[in-house]
Amino acid sequence: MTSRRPTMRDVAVLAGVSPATVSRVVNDERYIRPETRYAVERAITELGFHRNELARGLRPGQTTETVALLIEDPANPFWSGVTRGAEETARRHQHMLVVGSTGQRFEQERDLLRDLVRRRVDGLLVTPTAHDHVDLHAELARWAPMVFIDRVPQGVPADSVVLDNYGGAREAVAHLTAQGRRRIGYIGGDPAVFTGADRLAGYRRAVEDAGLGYDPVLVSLDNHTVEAARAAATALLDGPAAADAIFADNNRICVGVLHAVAGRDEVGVAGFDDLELVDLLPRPVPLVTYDTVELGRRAAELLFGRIAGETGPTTQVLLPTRLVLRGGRGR
Amino acid sequence: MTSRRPTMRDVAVLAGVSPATVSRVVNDERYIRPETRYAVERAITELGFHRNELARGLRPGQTTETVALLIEDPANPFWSGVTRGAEETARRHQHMLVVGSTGQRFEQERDLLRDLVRRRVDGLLVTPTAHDHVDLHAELARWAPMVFIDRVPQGVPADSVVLDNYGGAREAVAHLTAQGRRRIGYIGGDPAVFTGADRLAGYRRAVEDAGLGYDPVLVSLDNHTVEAARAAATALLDGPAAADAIFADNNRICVGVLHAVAGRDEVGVAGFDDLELVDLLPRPVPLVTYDTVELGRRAAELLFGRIAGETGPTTQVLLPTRLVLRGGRGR
DNA sequence: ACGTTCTCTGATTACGTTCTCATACAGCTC
DNA sequence: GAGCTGTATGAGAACGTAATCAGAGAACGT
Repeated sequence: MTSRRPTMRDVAVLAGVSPATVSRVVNDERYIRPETRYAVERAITELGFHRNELARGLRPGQTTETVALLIEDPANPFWSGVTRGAEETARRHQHMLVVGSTGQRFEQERDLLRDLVRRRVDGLLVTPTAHDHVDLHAELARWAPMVFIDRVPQGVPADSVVLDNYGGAREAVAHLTAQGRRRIGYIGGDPAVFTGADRLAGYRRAVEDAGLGYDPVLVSLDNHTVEAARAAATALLDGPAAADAIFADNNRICVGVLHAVAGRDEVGVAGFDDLELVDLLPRPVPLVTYDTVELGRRAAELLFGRIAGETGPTTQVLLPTRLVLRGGRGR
Repeated sequence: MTSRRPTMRDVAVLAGVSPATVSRVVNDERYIRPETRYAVERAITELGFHRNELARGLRPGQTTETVALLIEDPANPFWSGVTRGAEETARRHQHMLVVGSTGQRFEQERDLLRDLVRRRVDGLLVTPTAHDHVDLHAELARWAPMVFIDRVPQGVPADSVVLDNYGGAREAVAHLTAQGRRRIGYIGGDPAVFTGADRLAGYRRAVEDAGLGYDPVLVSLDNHTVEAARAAATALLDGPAAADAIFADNNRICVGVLHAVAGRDEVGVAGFDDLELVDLLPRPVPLVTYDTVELGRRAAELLFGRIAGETGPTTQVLLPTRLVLRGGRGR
C-alpha cells in the first residue's frame, strides 16, 4: 500500500534535471525556465511527491512550524475551548498544534515536555501539574519558549495567562450578599489546585466585605464528583452550618448543588463556570463566565511573540470574568 | 535566551568520545564500558542535550511517532471527546497527536492533510468535510494510513468509525410513538451533512413503523441556532402541523426546543446527543447518547493496526447509541 | 570586440543522527 | 600460539533537503 516515498532525486531523474532545480521549483524561486518548471511539476504530480519537512527542518536555523499545547483533559469543555483558541491562532501563524494531555500527573507532563523538546517544537503552551519539581520548566524553557496557562509555577520567568479566579468568585458571592444572604456556603474541589485557592480567597473577601465574617464551617472542600457536591450541599443546608446560599467552585460541583437545592427556592445558588441549560431552571443562578477560547488565543499570541524574538519582560495576563444571571425563566 | 542546541558531536567532544558512542549511550545499546557511559551521561546533563528527533526520523524506515486528528471544532463536546479518545490511544502507542480543525471548510482540510503528509505523520484520523473532490483522500492515503471518523467519503477504501445515527434516531422516535404520540415533529440542522440525513431516515422509519405515515409538514431543516430551533418548534406546535411531540436532531436544537416547550408538559420531547442539566427539568426527556471518547479510541486503534502493517479488508465500525431517559426529577 | 549583468542550472556540502564496517584487545579453546 | 568469540570504540557513509559556489550562455552597453 504505502510504497517508498519519492524524493527530490526521484523527481529530478524523471524530469531530467538536478535535485537542486527541483528544490528551486518547490520553493518557487526565481530564475527557472518555464519549460523546466513545467517538467518538474509534471514529475511531482506523476510521482505524488511531497517534500519531506523533517529533512527541511534539519537545516540550521529552520523551524518545525509546530507548537505544542499541554492540557489536563481534552474532553473537558474548559480545555477544549483553550485548545480551539490555540489551534486557531497556531494556524493563523502557519503552525501545527500538537496536543498532549497530562491528566494532572507530573510524570506524564515531564515525559511529554521532554519529548516535545526532542521533536524541536517552536514553542510550548503548558498547564503545569501540581508538583514541586521547580527545575523542570526552567530547564526546558532554555530550548523552547514557554507560556503557562491557567496556573503559574513559581520561580520560572515565563509569560502566563490566567483567569481572574479571585475577582470572579468575589463578584458572584457579592451578588449573593447583596440579596441579603447571610450564611453563604462554599463547595470546592481539590484545594491544592491553584485556581481553587484563588476562588476561595475571593469568596472570603466578598463575605468579609459584607461584614459577615469568614466561618470555616460553611466551607466544604475536596468534593470531586457531582454526587459528593450534592451531599456536601445538603449537609451545609440542613446541618448546623445552616447555610442560606451556596457558591459552587466549578461547573461539576454546581450541578451537584443544583440537584441538592431542587425545589427549595429560598436557597440562593451561584457558581463558577457556565452551564448551558441553567436557562431552563425556574431558579435564577448567577454564574461566573469567561472566554476559554480567548484564553488559548491570548496564550498562543504571547508564545508567537516570543517565537518571533520578543525579549521584553515576562507578561502576566489576567483574563477578566463576567457575572451572568441565568435561569429564572428570564432568558 | 534559547542558545544553539547541543548536538551529539558537542556531547562527544565534552565526554572525549566519538559521536557514535554517544548515540550508543542514548539508545542504550550493549557493549559500552560503564565509565564511558557515565562520562557521556555527565556530558549530556551538563549541556542539557536533547536528541533531535527530526534527524533521527530522517533515517530510512524510521517513523515520526506522530498521528494526526482532523476534526471540525475542538471546542465542541462531541469532537473534544473524540480528541481525548484519540490522544489517549496515541499515547498508549507512544505517539504524539497533532490536532487540526477543518471548520467544515474543504480548502482547510486539504491544506492540513497535505501539510501532515509532508511532515510524515504515521497516520491520519480524518473527519472529511462535505465536498465532491473524490481524489484527495485516495491520493493521500497512498502515503499514510487513514481512518475516517463520523463521516465516510464515497470511493475511498479506508477504515471508518461512525455512530449509529439511524438506529439511535429510530429508537428515540419509537419511544415517542410508544407513548401514543401521533404527530411527531423533526427539527434538524444542515441536511447536507451525513449524520443529519441518517437521523432523518431513522425518524422516518420509526414514524412509519408506528403506522403514522411520513408528513413533510412536520419536518423542519436548516436550523443552525438555538433561537432558530426554538422558533421552528413553536411553529410546528402551534401552526397547522399540530405536532404533539418533537425530536431534536442535535443538542443545540434540543436546547431550543426545550425553551419552546417550557411549561407545556403535554408535549413530548426527545433528542440526539446528551445534555447534562436535563436531569433537573420537570419533564422527562429521552436522549440518544453515545460514547465519543470511545469513537476516538476505536478509530485510533484501527489506525494503529494499519500502522502496524495490517492489510486485511477495510473495517466499518458502527458505534451503538443508547437511549437514556433524563429529567422528570427521576434521578 | 570586450566586459558586465542577468538568467538559468548543476555540483557539492552541511544539517544531526544511526548504521555499517573496521579495528583492537581480552579471554577462550584446541 | 593460532584461531576464535565477545566486548568496546571509531571512521565514514547515508537519510532528504537547501544553501553556497561555480559556470555557462544570453543580452546589454561601451
